[in-house]
Amino acid sequence: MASQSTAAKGRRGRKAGENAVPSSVQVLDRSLHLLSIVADNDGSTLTDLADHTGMAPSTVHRLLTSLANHGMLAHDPESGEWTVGVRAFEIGNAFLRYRKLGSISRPFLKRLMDACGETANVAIEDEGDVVFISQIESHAPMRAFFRPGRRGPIHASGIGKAILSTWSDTDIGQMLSGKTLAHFTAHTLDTLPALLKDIQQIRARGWSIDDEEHTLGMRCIAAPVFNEHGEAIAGISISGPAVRLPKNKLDVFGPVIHRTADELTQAMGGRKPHEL
Amino acid sequence: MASQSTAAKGRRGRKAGENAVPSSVQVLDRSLHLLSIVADNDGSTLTDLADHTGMAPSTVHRLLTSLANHGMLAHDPESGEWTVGVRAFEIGNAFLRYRKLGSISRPFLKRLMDACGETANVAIEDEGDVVFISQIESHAPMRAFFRPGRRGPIHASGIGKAILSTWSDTDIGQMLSGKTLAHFTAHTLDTLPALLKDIQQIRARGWSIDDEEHTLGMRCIAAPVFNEHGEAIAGISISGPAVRLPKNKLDVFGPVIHRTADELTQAMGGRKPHEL
DNA sequence: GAAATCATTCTCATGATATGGAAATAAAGA
DNA sequence: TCTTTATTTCCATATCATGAGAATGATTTC
Repeated sequence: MASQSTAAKGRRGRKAGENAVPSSVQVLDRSLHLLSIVADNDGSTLTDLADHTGMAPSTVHRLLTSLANHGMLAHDPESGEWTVGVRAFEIGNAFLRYRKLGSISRPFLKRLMDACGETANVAIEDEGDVVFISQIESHAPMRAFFRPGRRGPIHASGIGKAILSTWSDTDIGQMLSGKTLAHFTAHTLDTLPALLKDIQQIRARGWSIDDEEHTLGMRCIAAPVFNEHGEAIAGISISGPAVRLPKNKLDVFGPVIHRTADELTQAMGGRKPHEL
Repeated sequence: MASQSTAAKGRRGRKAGENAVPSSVQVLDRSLHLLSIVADNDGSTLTDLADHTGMAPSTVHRLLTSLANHGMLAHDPESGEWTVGVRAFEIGNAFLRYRKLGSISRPFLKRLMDACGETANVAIEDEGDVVFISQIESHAPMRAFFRPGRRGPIHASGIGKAILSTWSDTDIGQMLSGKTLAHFTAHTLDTLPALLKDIQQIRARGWSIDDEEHTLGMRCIAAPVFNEHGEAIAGISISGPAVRLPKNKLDVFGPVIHRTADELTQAMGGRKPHEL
């Protein structure tokens, strides 16, 4: 063992190794590092891992076996490959259960509100509606407000259209077939062609605009948030009086919201569609 | 502090606890045990965990912190709760990537759901259980739902029986020996002969029916998916309220699911048993 | 507002326990 | 067949995790 001579070694002198994660339990660090490598490479062999980490093969083997005993890894004796196990899947999925969109999104909404000065919202899609989950209100005296749990029309809301934009035209048509596209204001896109045309733009741009389509005098900018399957399950938006959100502001805030949505996607363990 | 019951607590007794998983690295055993508890309980506090495991709080805290540093756990300072972290989710999902099932099956499930109007599922077999991997929910207001990662009884689920039907009677007997076939409803096939008789039919038909055998009012239709060795590693199904799946519908949807399962098998580079 | 409870962060002596060299097996080449 | 390479098991050694203890801060309870 490379003894780092002299005294310098702080009580818990962590190996000089590559592992940047600060921590305190060596076996765990090493094991989880192995687990990560296996997960990221869709399987590895003992020697690969030993080489990769610089640990003794016997040590690596012991750790792998132990992880496997807990179902975190699986071992194919044929190929000698170690792969991620079911238990890891089960445990990982517990994440979804208390990944409350509400709580995770909160800091992101706060940042959005600070950056834009307008009320920020999260909403999900459910059975053809948009359901508002949570919001952070702007400090302005005149501001948008949606009560959590409130439903809104998917075709006439920034978040709704952002979500729709991730679907194919035929899927959109199917979802909306049967329903009539309710008319709210002179701006409402209440025909399928009009809606699809707007959605075309949203796809290209990455974020949607609700230009007084639901409420006169109110504009929204929104972008979609994806789940682990690359499906848009939610969206975030800012909304405020049209007078405070003129064209040039839209162009500035749009990308901000788009970026924030992507960050939220990541924070929730989701991924954008095309990747992978 | 006064150690409860003097010596009773085996000093470093290899395992004081209930944990039956054999292994060789103590820290790992303990840490993964903690991880499991957290995952199974939707979050726990330090004292809970210390009490539960009999470990010293300082030890538990050290392990939790270490796990958290790797993103396997997350900690909410507000509530003091420890919950499963994103990294665990990411790693767990590598399981699916490896088995390719998750992503490959998705479009097939979508098609099934569109064709039948009922929730479509994929699940794999693991240690005598069925583990649900992914699903596409029907749009109907009343619909079946299985959380990914959830385990179910192999003998009382459509997918479970579909998989069993590809095994020989002796293999089935062997797998189920020791276990008692849990009883869920009046329809549950909770004796081996009854189960084998049903499986006989499934073999002939190519698809299985779960006729309210697990949950009253719920029916499923399922068919097996094979790997490259011709072994059934998974199954797909649709599930919905019995009222929407009467006998005649079963006869219509059964073949659809059977065919879709075969296509999925092919898409994954698998093959049905007898060929070759 | 004091007491009680709980979480977090230190330190440290102890020895249980993870470690890696080496040897035994197994598998793959040649 | 004999090498070479990969995996697995063993075991003596000292590294490293452990848990008591104590101090602090944050809440909650009475």
